[in-house]
Amino acid sequence: MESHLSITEVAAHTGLSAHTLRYYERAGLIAPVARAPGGQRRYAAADLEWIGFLLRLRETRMSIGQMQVFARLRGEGAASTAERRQMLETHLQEVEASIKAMQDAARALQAKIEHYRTLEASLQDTPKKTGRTKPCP
Amino acid sequence: MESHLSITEVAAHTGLSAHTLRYYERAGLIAPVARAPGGQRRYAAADLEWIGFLLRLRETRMSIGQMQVFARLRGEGAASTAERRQMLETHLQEVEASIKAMQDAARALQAKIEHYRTLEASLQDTPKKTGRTKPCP
DNA sequence: CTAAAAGTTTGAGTGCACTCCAAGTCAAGC
DNA sequence: GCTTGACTTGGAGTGCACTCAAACTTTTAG
Repeated sequence: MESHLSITEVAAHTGLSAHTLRYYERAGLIAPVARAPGGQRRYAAADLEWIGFLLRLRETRMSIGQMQVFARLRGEGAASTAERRQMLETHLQEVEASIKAMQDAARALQAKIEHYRTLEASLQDTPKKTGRTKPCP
Repeated sequence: MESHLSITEVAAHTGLSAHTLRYYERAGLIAPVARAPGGQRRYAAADLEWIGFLLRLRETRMSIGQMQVFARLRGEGAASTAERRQMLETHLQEVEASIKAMQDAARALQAKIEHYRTLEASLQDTPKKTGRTKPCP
């Protein structure tokens, strides 16, 4: 069930641009992809799986530099399992802290929105208390 | 209870660098700050509050460009309340989507970590099932 | 067979969010 | 008064993560 997808197909499938796929390969995030006789890239299922994982790392804001380290470790095979696990554990802790920070901030934004809502209500619905819309004499 | 903090004090208090505080002011994120007779910045409590809010926006990855728009609206006063609320609502939706995406990704990372753990256990503790550590004849 | 579309490479360019530099001014301690 | 450190400005520089350009080759449709 080998996929043999072209770069545009993989781009469409992953949401990355063909440019970015080549860039990732050049940067060592993706190991050299198999080629068709004419030299064009043919992505296998395993490549797609790995790219999917890279996207998880990217979604959680891992830097390209860190991903390069991780990809290199992966290339070293089973011997680097512990190191890779440690990297992920460290990263995951940062991610969880970051999620908490975003949640806190989101709550603050929500509060601000509520504040604006009550403000709008008192300005538009019933300009009585703060009646500063100059409808007087 | 006016604060009158120097730029270094505000930097220490907010975690932003003095460079960044000036940059934010130049960019229009922060309205021109009051000055001491000699020309040095003196931040008031209201400035700190606003900077705190900017940090919430930054934590939730609002771009500087968007913050500039928001800050400009704020400068227009109460008339822009509805527009500001709409901006925040739109932003908050994106933030919540982004949080969900990060949570999903974090779960995937957690699964990967577990996978590595079982892998390590079967490689180190009991090389029986997959005994590929060449201890044979 | 030909034309258009899609692929290849290296290297350069872009946009963002800072971050620093140089040259000068101001404030505080001795 | 003098030195040291904090502050000022405009503009230049940095690092990141792409993104594109140019020149070329290969594949595909008619």
